[in-house]
Amino acid sequence: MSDGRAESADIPKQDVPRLSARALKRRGQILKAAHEVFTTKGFRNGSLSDIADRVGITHQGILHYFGSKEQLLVEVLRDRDTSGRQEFERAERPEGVDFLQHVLRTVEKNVARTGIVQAYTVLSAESVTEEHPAQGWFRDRFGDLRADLTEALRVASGPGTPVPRERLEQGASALIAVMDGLQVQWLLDPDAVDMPGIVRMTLNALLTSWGRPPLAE
Amino acid sequence: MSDGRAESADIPKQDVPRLSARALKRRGQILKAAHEVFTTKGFRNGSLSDIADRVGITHQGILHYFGSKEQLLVEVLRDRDTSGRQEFERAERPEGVDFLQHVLRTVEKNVARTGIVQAYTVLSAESVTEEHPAQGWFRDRFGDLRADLTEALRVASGPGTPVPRERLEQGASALIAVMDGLQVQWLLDPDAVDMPGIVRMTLNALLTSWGRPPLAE
DNA sequence: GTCTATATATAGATAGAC
DNA sequence: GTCTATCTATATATAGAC
Repeated sequence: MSDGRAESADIPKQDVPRLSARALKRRGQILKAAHEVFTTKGFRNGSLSDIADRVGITHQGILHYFGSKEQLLVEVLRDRDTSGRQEFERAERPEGVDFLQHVLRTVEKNVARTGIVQAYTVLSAESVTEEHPAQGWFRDRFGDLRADLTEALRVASGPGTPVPRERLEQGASALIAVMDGLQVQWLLDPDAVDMPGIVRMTLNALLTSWGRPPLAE
Repeated sequence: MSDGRAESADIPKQDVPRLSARALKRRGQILKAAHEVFTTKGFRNGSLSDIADRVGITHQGILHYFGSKEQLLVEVLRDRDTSGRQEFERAERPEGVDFLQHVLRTVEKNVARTGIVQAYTVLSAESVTEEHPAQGWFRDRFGDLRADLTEALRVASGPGTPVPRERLEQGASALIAVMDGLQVQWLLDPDAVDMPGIVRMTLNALLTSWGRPPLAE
């Protein structure tokens, strides 16, 4: 359902796919609108009506597609997963220094994408509250990101005396934390915080403290 | 009203302070309960009834004291300010390395204080959403903290070729960001993240990259 | 100072018409 | 597939009794 294969060969009727195509489009519109609302207003504060308004339907229309608000959030996150993965598979997954550079470029881009940044900030923090439906998703996501960054730091720290694994893992957590934490400061006071510069400085400080050269500009 | 001087000398009647004493106690109870609720469930998701339940009154009782939910949040934050300041004035304000050590000790203590950590995390992130009543408070708070940490880093980096002011400011932002960002990761997966160790490592990495010795244990 | 009663708003969700 | 109508729950807030 979420892999976009609904329109392929083995579907019996002719008008089912035609209807499904329209339905999929609506679904996509709703997911997009829901992502916007949840990320700017938070999951609990954002309402189905807010979302429905952006699509131009009523909130009952949303429930027709997703059944419940909670389920909608789950689908929004799943959708973000799959589209992100597709992006990565298209351009092959960068490794080591390339991955670190990719992360830095993402931070640079984020300065022009207040929406995305706010989304992530609000939702991830809200997920730590009791019984939040996105808790598992964020826990997993942080786990994966730590693993990827740990590996990237290991490769990037190159040959020579290897940096202890624990240090690499701490470095990964620290980098993720700096990025996330800076977003709050930046959203509240954009002129006071140079996000890309600070992330780069922190990464280079870690490399330097491990006896490695800083990343090239 | 919020500096606790209401019971002092120049108050005419005798029974006004007596009533006020009881009222002040209730006020205190409500502020404490409100702090708990807002920080575990967020401002928008936490309800006046949640708070009232903890105090053992109805939600109308809360409104009797604070007029509105928004005003209650403002008073909760103001209260946190003044009690924090009193704490600092009692033990004189640490400077330079002492301030950095104080920050590290706070992180160590936080590992045993899930409530406080969650409170801060949820509220600060929620504050970046549109029209949030705590937005100004957090913007100011981050500004003050950046200034204090910048100064502490300047003093702590000691004599010798001074570290450029911009670097110090970036370091201050980075440290605050690491602490805040780690809290989200830690709340979602406490075993996966060594908060104090990572903050210490990051601070030392910064000092090292500036040609300074790391902080003593 | 705290309560009951109530006004008002808004939320998520269900049933059924078209 | 989308709507209207409605249910139910919950929220903030006000008025007034005690």
